[in-house]
Amino acid sequence: MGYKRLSQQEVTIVANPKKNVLFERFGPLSVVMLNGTELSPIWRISFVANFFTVPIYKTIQERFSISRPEFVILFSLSQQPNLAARDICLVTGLPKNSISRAVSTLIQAGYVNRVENSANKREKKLSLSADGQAIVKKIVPLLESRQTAMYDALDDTEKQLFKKLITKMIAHMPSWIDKN
Amino acid sequence: MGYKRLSQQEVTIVANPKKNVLFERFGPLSVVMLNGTELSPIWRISFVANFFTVPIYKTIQERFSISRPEFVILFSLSQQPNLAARDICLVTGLPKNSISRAVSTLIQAGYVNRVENSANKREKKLSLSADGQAIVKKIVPLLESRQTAMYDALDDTEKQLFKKLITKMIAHMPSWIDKN
DNA sequence: CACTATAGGTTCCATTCGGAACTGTTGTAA
DNA sequence: TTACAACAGTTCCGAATGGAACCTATAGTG
Repeated sequence: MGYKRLSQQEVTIVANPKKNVLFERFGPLSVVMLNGTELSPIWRISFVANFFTVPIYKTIQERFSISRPEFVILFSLSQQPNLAARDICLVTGLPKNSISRAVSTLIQAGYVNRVENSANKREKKLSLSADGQAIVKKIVPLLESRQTAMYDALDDTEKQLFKKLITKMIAHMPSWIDKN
Repeated sequence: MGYKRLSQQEVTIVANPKKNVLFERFGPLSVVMLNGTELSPIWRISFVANFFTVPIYKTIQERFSISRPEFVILFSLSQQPNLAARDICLVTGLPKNSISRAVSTLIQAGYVNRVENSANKREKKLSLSADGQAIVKKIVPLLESRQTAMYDALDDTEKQLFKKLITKMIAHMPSWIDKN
């Protein structure tokens, strides 16, 4: 039935596809793609990232009229004030023109302040206004509760473990990120 | 210095920021965003997914003139033939018009065949041509070697563990995915 | 049987996105 | 000091994206 790639261990999950929650929610392909392929590790990671973020950013857009890159900027500044746009580019991988536009929108909306750095007149330091801080405080709980729901599939030990493992992968990223 | 949110355990990593690979590669924000915030779990996952996929799909585009949604379709069909476009939408979360366009492009390029399903004349079954199979065989190793490099930050036990944990999260997705 | 609702796909169009060129600033090397 | 490369940000413009309307086929209902 197309599931012959599945290992012994995983077969139990799909013994009765009709009762499998994945199958029901994401269709026949999901079982194969997430378990049976040579790319399933990265596929799983992307799958979670995608289905976590896309819907929640859509509701954030609807409720607060704040786009994904805009929120990323707001949240970054809430964690560390006086950043340059460049700092945000680096950690998000977004192109600098996207950040530039989003910052302009945020300034216009009154969420962000931008001041030229007198020590280096090329760059401009960004920070949150009071309104900016307020809206971050409103939006973060949305993401947080969704994250809690996802992460609570794991018990405390497993959470610690997961954190350790993904941190390890991230720490090793510089060794492969530029290779292609 | 803006790192006060870090727990005891993590402080070791950033004891000397200048020697931290993350800091060097992704800037000052990366250390905070990936460790010190209430959203760091999902942030980490998105971070890995993003920095894994964006560059490699860019090179795939350059070398093979195949876009990300196009490759997703090709790979899906290589794993399970005779899919409908809808099946691919479900598992990828991509809107159906994106899939429709990509399929048309792939047919034009000679990688995919599309035949009307006589049992249900609404849907059309997709499958790979010989050329399609050939190009998948060329592209997959690129992704695979990148994945190996990423995943090899973990030893075998850790890989198994990581797989178990993320599978667990995925299995629980239906309980939170629609909430927002 | 009608008659409506839903499903799979395609097309249309406004918005977003990102590469590339441009402006102004700083570092550097002759 | 004077060229020249690198850097931070912005602007421009073609290409990709995704929501919504649309078309046809099937499913469901009285």
